[in-house]
Amino acid sequence: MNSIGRIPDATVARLPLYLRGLDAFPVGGAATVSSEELAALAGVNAAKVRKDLSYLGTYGTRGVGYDADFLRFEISRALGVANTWPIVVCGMGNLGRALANHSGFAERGFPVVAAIDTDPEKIGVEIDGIAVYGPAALASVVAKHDVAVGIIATPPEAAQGTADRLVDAGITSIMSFAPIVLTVPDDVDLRAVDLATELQILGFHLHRSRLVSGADVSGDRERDLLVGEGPV
Amino acid sequence: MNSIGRIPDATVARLPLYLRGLDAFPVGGAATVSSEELAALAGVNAAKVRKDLSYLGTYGTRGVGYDADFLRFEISRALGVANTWPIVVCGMGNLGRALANHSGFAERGFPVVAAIDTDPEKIGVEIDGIAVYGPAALASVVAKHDVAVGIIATPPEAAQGTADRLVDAGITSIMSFAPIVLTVPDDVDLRAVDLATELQILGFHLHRSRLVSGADVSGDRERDLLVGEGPV
DNA sequence: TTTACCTTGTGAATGGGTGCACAAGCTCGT
DNA sequence: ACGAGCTTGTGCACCCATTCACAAGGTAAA
Repeated sequence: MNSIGRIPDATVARLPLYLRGLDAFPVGGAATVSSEELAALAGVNAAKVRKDLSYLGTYGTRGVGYDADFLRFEISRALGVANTWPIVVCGMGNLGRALANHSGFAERGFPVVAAIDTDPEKIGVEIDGIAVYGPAALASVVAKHDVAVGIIATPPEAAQGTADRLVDAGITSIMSFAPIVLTVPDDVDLRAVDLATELQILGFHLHRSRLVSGADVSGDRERDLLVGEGPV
Repeated sequence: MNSIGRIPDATVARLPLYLRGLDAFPVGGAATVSSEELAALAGVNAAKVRKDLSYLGTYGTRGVGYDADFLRFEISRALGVANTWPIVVCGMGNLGRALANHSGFAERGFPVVAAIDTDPEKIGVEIDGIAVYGPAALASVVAKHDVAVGIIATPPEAAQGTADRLVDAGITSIMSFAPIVLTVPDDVDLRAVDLATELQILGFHLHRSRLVSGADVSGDRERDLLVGEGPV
């Protein structure tokens, strides 16, 4: 694929990993990377690396590998990393505060420029250097700072309302940590991260492996534990 | 699929969503749910719901739907939600503290029973009701509280060492927020959540959509911005 | 120049997941 | 008792992604 054709979603999801892997090479170091090395750095396999990079129209040199600097440039360009996308964090609870302070965001081109909360105690003050506004100020904050991404870290019951307000303010990219399904227009890009769900997936495998090793293969114990809410 | 055969990964990843969706129905309410309703509650499509549930050997009633309580029971059993899996949080920075306080974990059967940090100021004290220990105490903490899951919220450079210590302590399920590739034995279940990577995926689509709407289709601006680290 | 060696780029096979479409089967009203 | 109406369960076709395997193409040493 020589031209700039469509890039598969799975590939897009891996490009940031490659970029991260390239951090191992100093900028301007004129180093070369083989697909094998990059695969190890990104935690994937080499064939996948080569196919992914081929979608970018990026060409390495056969027998040698890829020029690390040029590769960084190409991936950055594809991802639009050259741009800076300001973020607004909605909900300054435990998680919101942690996200607003997360240094990894600004480093990767996503500075947190403002926060929103409904608590009158927090509105108007600065928390860790981030100005906190009330929900009513959202539209003006977005316009003023050219905000491109909204993060939802509110309690679940406030999440849909927050999403609606973000959309009204013109935001088209939302990352939500609320454990509910959000409804947004088709042209809005929504990524939902549910940490408890992730843990439950871990729990599934844990459960399976303990079942075979334990004496409790019949499932009696779990039946006992659940009987309260079990079938009639 | 009537028996307890293998459940596809994609299905396992959705089971927690169904369980979450069932929260809309009171326990013991004797309500029935159709695949269509559950699909809406979980944000997926109805055919997928039916196929997923068929892997559990769960049977609904044709013409009626699924019994909400029984379904909750079946999914809980498959996920092993009846069990409680104690967690240890490693790294009590911004993110670690937020995770340790996240009420959604304990509610879903993952109580945070202890935290680990290297900062002498923090070791031995309680932060938000969570006892903080030094890295040396990890093995005894794991043994004492029967810890099943380790969360890595340390700085990237400490992450691999932390993972190694967790594995040594007998932990086989790890959730990592560190933006690096971790190496663990095959029998250890590792889920990596990189928040900056998630944002960069959002950024990719933003970038694409702005390119077509803006005057800047040629990519000149981004070339300018990147020229410092561009190719020779 | 020629040969040995290395790594990319990619056709093709494979596998997993998704979603349609419909038969099977249950309930309820008549 | 029977038919209308609804919802499940699933065979099947399709699509996307992964992985293999190898030809194409480059380097470097003799």
